Amino acid sequence: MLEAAKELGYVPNALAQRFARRKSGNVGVILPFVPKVHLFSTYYFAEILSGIGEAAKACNYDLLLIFREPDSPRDYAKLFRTQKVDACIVLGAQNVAEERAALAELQEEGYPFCLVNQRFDEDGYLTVDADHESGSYTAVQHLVAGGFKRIAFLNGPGVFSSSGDRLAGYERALADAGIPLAEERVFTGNYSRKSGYEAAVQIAESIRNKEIDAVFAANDRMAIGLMDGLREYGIEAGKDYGLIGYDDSDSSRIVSPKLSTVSVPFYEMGRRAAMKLLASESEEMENMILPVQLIKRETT
Amino acid sequence: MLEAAKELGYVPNALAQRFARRKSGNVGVILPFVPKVHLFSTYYFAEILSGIGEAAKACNYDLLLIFREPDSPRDYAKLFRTQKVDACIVLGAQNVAEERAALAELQEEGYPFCLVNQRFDEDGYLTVDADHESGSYTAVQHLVAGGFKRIAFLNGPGVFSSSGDRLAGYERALADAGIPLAEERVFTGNYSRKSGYEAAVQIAESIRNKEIDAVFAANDRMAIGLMDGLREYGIEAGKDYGLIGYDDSDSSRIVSPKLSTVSVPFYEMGRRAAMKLLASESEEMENMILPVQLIKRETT
DNA sequence: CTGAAAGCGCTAACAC
DNA sequence: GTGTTAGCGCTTTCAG
Repeated sequence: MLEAAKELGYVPNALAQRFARRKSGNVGVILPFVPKVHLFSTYYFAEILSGIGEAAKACNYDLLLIFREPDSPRDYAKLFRTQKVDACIVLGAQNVAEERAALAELQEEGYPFCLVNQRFDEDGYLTVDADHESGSYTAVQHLVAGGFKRIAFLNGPGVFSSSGDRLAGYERALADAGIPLAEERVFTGNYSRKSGYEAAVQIAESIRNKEIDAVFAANDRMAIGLMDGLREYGIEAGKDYGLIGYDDSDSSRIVSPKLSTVSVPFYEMGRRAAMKLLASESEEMENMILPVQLIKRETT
Repeated sequence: MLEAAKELGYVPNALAQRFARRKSGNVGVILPFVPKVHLFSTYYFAEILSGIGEAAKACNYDLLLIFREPDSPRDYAKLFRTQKVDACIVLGAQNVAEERAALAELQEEGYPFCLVNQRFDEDGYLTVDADHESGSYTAVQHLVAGGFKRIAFLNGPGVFSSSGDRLAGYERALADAGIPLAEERVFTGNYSRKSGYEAAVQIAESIRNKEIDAVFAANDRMAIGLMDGLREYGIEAGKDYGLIGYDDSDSSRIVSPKLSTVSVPFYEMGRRAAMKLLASESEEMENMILPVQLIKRETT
């Protein structure tokens, strides 16, 4: 009889099933609001999400996308209370009070969640990060090895742990090379192409004055924006100054001259984060920091 | 009392609510399987999905991502039978028997769905498409206006309606310019950078022989692959031959020389598709074909 | 208009 | 094992 019903095209109602089991069968992915940017069109999010998708599929979970809105509060716990998700992955989390409070609430109530590419060291949240300190160290070391001595750093906002990590790597590399740290050589953008482009006006001047001979940018988008901006002053990457980006995005390969960069396993980071939450034979629940890799191309 | 409960932090259980209402509250987005490609990292999908996300949010729906698997059958109707979704958007649908059958089933059973950037003209499915015939016509016309006379066409696979549309536009533009159609100038790639790169070996020869003086590529990725491939033969876009791509992706702006291309409102297409399905004051349920726009840059 | 009760389609516990 | 039944937390209907 059951057999017959099934052969007649019966499929169980997942909604009823999930209700009875009190499991939504969904992993939520919380996406930050980034003004005026189509989020998926950034290499960073696109890759992480692809990795999460792969893992969710493998674990028979559905993937629910949660778009944060600019004004609305970060009530992540509500996702669990309403049973919309069984677990969630927070992308683009920032080290600001409201975010910390929202995550602390999840932790207190015992809801499973994982952060990707962002650490909150004091609180022991489940995290999958990449080793940006060492990636930055290697990048700067590579510039030093190329004979550059006045190396500027175009960093991202401090609310991301990766910015702190990169600054640490930059400083350590300079120290190891015996190059004094010069405050006027560190700039802060917001990871957009535009912010790189805009940094060009100051950096162009410094390159002309020989106060800067190379730049380490915290992501490829800013590096490319900077490259374009400096080109308008007749200053060429790989010729007039060394330049290294970060992320090994598709753009870094397409741009000319080809951008040296640091490859980050974003896809794998997303996959691992989801696996930690969903896999039954849960891989060790310890936090992990994946290695990154220097990619030498034409700008250094 | 109800008031009190709510102020005490009560939130209704969405799972129970949806079960009782027999509405999942989800829009499904069906993503094609593209081997070895991290799907979101393609401008095309990334933009469409961002648009869908925007609309879903506005209509208070959750967005469920459905990753097709390479081998598994396209049982789209099952998504509705199991109540996982209330409506769905099919991306990257192909004109092959299995796809047509799966869509026909949805139609027969009256499940709401919408196609984006793909038409099945014979069946009257709800569709949001762009005017690729006219986009291609304009692109080729622009090459003609630039003095090019032996214009090759690197098209995508025939399973996509856009490929047929583009071929029609290419042919009409040549006809209007009084240029005879030459079969040996039309090539077929698969929209990947690699397939553009590989086409370079044949096209390089034809450019040397003066049998081809310009190329219209059906997307930017192939155009850029071709550009890189031809460069290895010492043949430069914008100098030794005209080149125009399609999509106006970020890459087209970053590459040098900057790629002329055709801008397609993918984000808007995604948004409209979702709106048609979800909006209560449903905009006219007619199919729509959005306009595209020629973008002149350095390669033409 | 307020309040009680049936029922959504399953799962899980329990009895046979 | 197989069969029965209560119950998941809401919505909706129907009675008061």
